[in-house]
Amino acid sequence: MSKIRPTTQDAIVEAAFEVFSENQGASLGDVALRAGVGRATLHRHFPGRPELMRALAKIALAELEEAVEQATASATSYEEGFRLSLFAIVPLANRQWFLANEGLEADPEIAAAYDASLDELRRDVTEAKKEGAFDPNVPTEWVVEAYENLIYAAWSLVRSGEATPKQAAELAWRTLSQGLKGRAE
Amino acid sequence: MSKIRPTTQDAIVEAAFEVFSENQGASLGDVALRAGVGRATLHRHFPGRPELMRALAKIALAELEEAVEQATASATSYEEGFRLSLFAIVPLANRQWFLANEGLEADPEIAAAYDASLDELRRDVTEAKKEGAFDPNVPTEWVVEAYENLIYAAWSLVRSGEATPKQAAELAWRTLSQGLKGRAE
DNA sequence: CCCATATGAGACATATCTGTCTCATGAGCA
DNA sequence: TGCTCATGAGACAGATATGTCTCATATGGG
Repeated sequence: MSKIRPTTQDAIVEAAFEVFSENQGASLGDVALRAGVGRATLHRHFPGRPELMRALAKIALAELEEAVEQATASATSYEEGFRLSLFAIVPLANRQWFLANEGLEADPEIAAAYDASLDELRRDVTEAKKEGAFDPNVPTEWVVEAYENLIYAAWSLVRSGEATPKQAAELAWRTLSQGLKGRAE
Repeated sequence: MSKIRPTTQDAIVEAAFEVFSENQGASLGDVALRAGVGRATLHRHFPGRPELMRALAKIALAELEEAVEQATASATSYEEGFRLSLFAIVPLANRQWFLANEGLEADPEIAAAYDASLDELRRDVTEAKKEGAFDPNVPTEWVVEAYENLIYAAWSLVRSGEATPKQAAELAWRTLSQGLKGRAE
């Protein structure tokens, strides 16, 4: 049937994440070139640009959820969960960046899934505040923004070759946890 | 001579910052529309897209430098200088974002000026470390990344209406200074 | 009033991107 | 060997962005 060799599709997806994280407005030709694939082949797997974007968003959401779920499985507190999640997400930061920056409001299903993941993040922040991991006086929305942007900062550091993913994640975690820790202890 | 009414040019520039911060790949037609100006008029002021980008970059650099200079004039320490600069930059974050995200490597002069401003930031971080404002064990490059990305986080908070620029800058400063403060006191 | 000039509207050619189609090739399999 | 199918290469048309040009208008100064 549709026994398409999965390696080609995977190559396109990975190339797309790379290319779009370097240049949002890249053409499908650029993606095909990076994937080492003909432009027509790209269209055989993904009819058009919207379909490719949609597929990337779904993959990004799934990979991030998987990474976080696996990371938090062994966590004994919300604070530790955040720390482990951050380490898991830094290597996948171009996925996170894609979700945050590529206009996906157009697709209701994707937008809803992304909103849901943000809501879960907000809930976890609230719980972590109760634990004392974050200062309750800091708005939850700021914790979320700082979390996401420090992940991006860590990724930038890794990309420039200044640090390993583990080192960068450590720095990001230190900045977030120490920066937003409750002052009264 | 070239007595072009400055308001038109200013309107184009301001519209361009707005439009491009919302959508990197926006067309010149979008910019002209936002500026309330004919597309041909835009081309009269800026021959083409590269020239417009170059002009925006130069303006962004000048405005940021001006804001930082003014903010740090009254500072009595590097730490206070960082704090005041951050408050001054948050309202101009779309300029900072433009410089960081729009491909300006193509223009040697702009790239050099941007690199120079980053170098100055790195030097100031080094001095602030000596003051004890930042942990000397934290790589300077991480301080720079965290600084820029927390500014962006603050801007996002402001954009979503969750906070005023002052509130967001306060949160960003708290996160940065407390998060990277030397541990041994 | 008269003229210079900045502007808006729109026509126009060009370039790039996009999506479809056709055809030849080559690898895997019976 | 012969068949199937994914692929690469390239032609093609349509859409959009870009840059130039022309013409009519209006505003402001002399």
